[in-house]
Amino acid sequence: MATQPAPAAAGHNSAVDADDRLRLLVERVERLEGEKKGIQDDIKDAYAEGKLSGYDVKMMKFIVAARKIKPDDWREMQMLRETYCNALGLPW
Amino acid sequence: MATQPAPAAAGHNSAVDADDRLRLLVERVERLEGEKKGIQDDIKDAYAEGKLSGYDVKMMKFIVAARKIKPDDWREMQMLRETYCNALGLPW
Amino acid sequence: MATQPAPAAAGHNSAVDADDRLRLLVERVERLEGEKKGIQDDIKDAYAEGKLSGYDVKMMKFIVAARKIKPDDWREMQMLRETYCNALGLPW
Amino acid sequence: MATQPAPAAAGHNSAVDADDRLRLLVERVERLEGEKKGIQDDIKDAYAEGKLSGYDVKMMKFIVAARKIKPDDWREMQMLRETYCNALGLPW
DNA sequence: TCTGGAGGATTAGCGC
DNA sequence: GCGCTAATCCTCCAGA
Repeated sequence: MATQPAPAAAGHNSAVDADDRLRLLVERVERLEGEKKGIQDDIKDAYAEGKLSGYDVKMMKFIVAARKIKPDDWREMQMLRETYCNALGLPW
Repeated sequence: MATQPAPAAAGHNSAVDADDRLRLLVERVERLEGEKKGIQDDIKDAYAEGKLSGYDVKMMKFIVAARKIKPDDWREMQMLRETYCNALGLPW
Repeated sequence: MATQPAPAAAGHNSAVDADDRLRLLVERVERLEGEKKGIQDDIKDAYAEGKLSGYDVKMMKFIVAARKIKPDDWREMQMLRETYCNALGLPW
Repeated sequence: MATQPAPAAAGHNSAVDADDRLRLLVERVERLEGEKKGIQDDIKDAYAEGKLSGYDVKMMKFIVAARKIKPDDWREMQMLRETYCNALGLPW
């Protein structure tokens, strides 16, 4: 399994301190996860509003995704695709 | 791909207004996604710190997940597990 | 939780029969997973051989992925991307 | 994208040979991926049959996963879990 | 209910 | 050899 042994208190502290440390960590993660869920809901709201304005959700997501790809990369992808497909005698 | 055509501007506005509306929406989503990524990184940091303190990341994640489950549900799940494990003669 | 009750033997059979049924199912899955792992290893081998022949693994994977996209879909994606990016005054 | 340029044919062969080699490789991968998909579908079918027999899919998957773990490792994991849960006062 | 997409967990490849 | 990063695989959930 190769998991660590139960954490001995780092240094001279007692087990209680170590437990508190763990608890703090866990609660911090839980708080962050809560914030994350809030953001996710906001994103969902944004798409919902867009939908009410007549936009297609799928399309909006496509735009957001497409804007993440740098145009140079896009061109290169296209060229590579064509180059290799030609080289392989693509059936298209 | 089967995505819908671009939406005509809802109502009486011009195409420019519709574009602005779409732009605003997209930028809003992008901003929110950025915030979300920040939170995700924070969560990663939290686990990384825990690891440095000697905790096992897998176990921390288990704790966080377990705390989300109601005790009754947990008990029921445990019982089911035992039933299935016994049925197959698993040693636990 | 909403999980099913432990499976009573279907019909008139004994619990042992039900257990055998479960065991058979599990062993079947395990066998299939073994076969699947074999295939995965074969794929890995194929890429490894390609690498030894001087091909770039990433590139080979790109080709395999690209060939899965129908050219019509590819064209449509590209058109959509350009259309919407123009509409949004893309910085490119 | 930062992928390498197309490989020159290794050794003295012509570009056509290199293309053939690449084609063979790609088609081999595609064939293997097809077989793999078939196996995956078979696995899905197995679980679906189990469900029809009254078994809980989640539990079947748990069984399959559990059987992969050596008893000693399982014990160690259980102990670790208890340690962590006790540290945080989880009721199990 | 069922399918597609997002998220998380695992694993392979790589550098130290 | 181990830890890290990145890609893959699988699960879960929202949406149709």
